[in-house]
Amino acid sequence: MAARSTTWPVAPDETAAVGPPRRARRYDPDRRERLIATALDVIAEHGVAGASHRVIARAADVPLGSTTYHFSTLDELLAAAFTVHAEAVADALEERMREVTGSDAALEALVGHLTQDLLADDRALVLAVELYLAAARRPALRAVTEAWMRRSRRALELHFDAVTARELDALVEGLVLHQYLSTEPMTPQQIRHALHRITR
Amino acid sequence: MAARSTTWPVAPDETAAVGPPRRARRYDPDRRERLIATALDVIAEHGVAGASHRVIARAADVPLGSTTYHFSTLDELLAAAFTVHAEAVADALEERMREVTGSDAALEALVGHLTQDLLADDRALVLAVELYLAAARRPALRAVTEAWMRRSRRALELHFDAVTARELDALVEGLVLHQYLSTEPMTPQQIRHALHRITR
Amino acid sequence: MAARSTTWPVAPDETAAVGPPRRARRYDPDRRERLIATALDVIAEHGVAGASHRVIARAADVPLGSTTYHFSTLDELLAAAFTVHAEAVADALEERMREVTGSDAALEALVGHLTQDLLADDRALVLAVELYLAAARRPALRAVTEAWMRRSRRALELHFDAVTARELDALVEGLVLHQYLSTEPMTPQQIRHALHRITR
Amino acid sequence: MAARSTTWPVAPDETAAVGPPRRARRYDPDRRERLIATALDVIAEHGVAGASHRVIARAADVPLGSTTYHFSTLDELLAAAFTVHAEAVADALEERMREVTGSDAALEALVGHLTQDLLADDRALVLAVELYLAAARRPALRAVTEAWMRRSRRALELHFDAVTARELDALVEGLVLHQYLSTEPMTPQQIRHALHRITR
DNA sequence: AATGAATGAGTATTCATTCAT
DNA sequence: TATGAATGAATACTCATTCAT
Repeated sequence: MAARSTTWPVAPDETAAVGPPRRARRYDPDRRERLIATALDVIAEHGVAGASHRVIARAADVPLGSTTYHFSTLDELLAAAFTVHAEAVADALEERMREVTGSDAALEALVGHLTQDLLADDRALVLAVELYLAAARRPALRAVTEAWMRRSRRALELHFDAVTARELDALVEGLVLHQYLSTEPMTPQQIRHALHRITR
Repeated sequence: MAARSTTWPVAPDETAAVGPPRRARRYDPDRRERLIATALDVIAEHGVAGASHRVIARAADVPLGSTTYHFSTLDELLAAAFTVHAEAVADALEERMREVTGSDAALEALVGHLTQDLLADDRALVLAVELYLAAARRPALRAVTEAWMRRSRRALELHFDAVTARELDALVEGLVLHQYLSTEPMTPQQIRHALHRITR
Repeated sequence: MAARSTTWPVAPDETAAVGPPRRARRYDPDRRERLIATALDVIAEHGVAGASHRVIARAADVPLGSTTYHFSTLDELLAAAFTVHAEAVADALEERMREVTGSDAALEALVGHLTQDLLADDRALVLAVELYLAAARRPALRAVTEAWMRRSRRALELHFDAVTARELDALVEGLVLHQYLSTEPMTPQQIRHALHRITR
Repeated sequence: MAARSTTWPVAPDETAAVGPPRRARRYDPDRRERLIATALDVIAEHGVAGASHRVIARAADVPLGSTTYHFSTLDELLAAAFTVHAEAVADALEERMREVTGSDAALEALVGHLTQDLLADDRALVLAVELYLAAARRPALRAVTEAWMRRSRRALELHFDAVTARELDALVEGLVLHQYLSTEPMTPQQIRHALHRITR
């Protein structure tokens, strides 16, 4: 889903490193993109609370000043990163919903989304929860969660009425959080069962 | 539910303040409790991220050293505070469940818990979500959320089978989070409707 | 006196803005002059301490690199700006002194200079004081204040002996500073009275 | 006048320094006062613009955190420092004025104040001008300059009428600034001459 | 000729925690 | 038993200047 690799593009004719620590770098297009990807990595590993300029810069192997050059504010960087993530997840749900017909198939697609897109690896799960919670205090992130919620709702409304769509959305959020906090996570069957009950 | 007032007990024979700013304090039993209550106030207002020794000490009108005297670690203070809060909420649910008979009444009692205990004021809502988040990264708080979840589940199982209880629990968490993030919160009717679907 | 407007010359055939934020600029003769004028605006508003490349570039709606392209050093830009300002003020005094005959008229002209050129608006007053300060630590600016003082002295010597000219000059500086710091500024009458005493 | 010495009190039984850089310190009463004195030293040498937490801490041989412990804000530290200085100077003037009788003697006392207290060494001169100018942008310092001006005025009014006192005050400020900026400073005789003219 | 990107040093301030008194 | 002081690491952010394109 979201990019994770953080390999470093080497300038064409760069010779072997010499002398103290790091050295003349300079040519690095897509550094902005790499910073965003790295920020997501850092958030996944240390949480939003641990995602500081310094930590991200170190993880991206980039000088500290570079982070504030590309994103004038830490919130701006976080918002950019979460936007990338949220859009990838929303894309995935939209595609799943567009691919199926009938509410039974739609429900199964939603189960797939939950178990494979949202809860599959720790990364997506953690990022979702971190976003939920960071949005609480940072206006810049509210826009991201709202857009995500809106897209999710629209996608579900391709197959369900508005009331059901909203309830499904809330339950999905609850299941994500539950999974995150619980010591004994729910199985796909249990998830399917719960979603099924909402839709009748 | 959770204590909110943070008024200051004045020593019986305290004379008018003289000389430099603050002065001899001393007569202050339950300072520990006041610190816990104040910590919850601070978390509710500024989030866990904004709850530092200094901020709490200032809010409690207590010297900085006092916070580390009573709680050797910030995590310890936070855990104490969240425990107080979670137990108050769990108490409330348990009592509601014990007061009723029949699953219809139980469901209505759960609606009451959600709308009056959890979503009533911003404070309880914010504290719940902050706890969810903080628990993610701080082992000391995991125990608190787990105990809370366990007690909730048990209380629901007085009236519902285990599977339903768990689903209700997840939905409740989802609804709390949804309420927190959403621009257009759900009405009690909508909440009742969603819970109803889970139980049939 | 000193230029204040900082409107932006539009290239003849510039089409509506499209795509990402700012775009192709190019047709911009006298960008150097615009930078100087903008620097004075910025100093007047934020002080020398707040006059950085970035702030000036933003205020002039010019790319950051442009400031260092036209002025290889910040001090160079500041010196250019203050020179423009100081020369405008010195010109004004010189003209006033050349226009009159007799020391009574000269004194009245000096009152006019103080109240209308130096203390009239905040801008001139602030720029004078900022220059005084900045000159203290930046050799590049000492030359500017010295030239200004020399010209002032010469202008006054058209009507007063050297000793009196110097004392008037010191008093003028004192009055400017006083006006700047004081909560209850002196009226033109008070200023006239003080100057009068120096000249007999 | 203002303290300048910045020697370091050694804890009674401190043994010779061992190992890497600095080490366990701890007992240091009047560190607050030392910081104020050091701040004045730093301002005198590098100007307000060069007086940062770091520079002051280094000059006082104190850890960085110590400066912000004692003064929660840099402005607070600067205000404390300038207050010490301004009060010392105001004390000096007051004393000179109280010691004399008759306006002739008073004027001579004012000449003494200017030449010996204010313009004697670079330090007092520089501090006065830095204060004048820093006060412009920092509200916290305005109070200091205003109090100083008020005290000066009152002291002069022991011997001169209010109008004359104000004019003398402005001229004194002008002479200080003039001395500061000028390449060829005025002699005591010239200063006496100028002041004399104001008082008749 | 002009500029977007880069970077290393520096800014004020907050912090959890330790410890001497 | 309490607490004011101390401290080293960390925070977000700004900056002058350089340089590749």
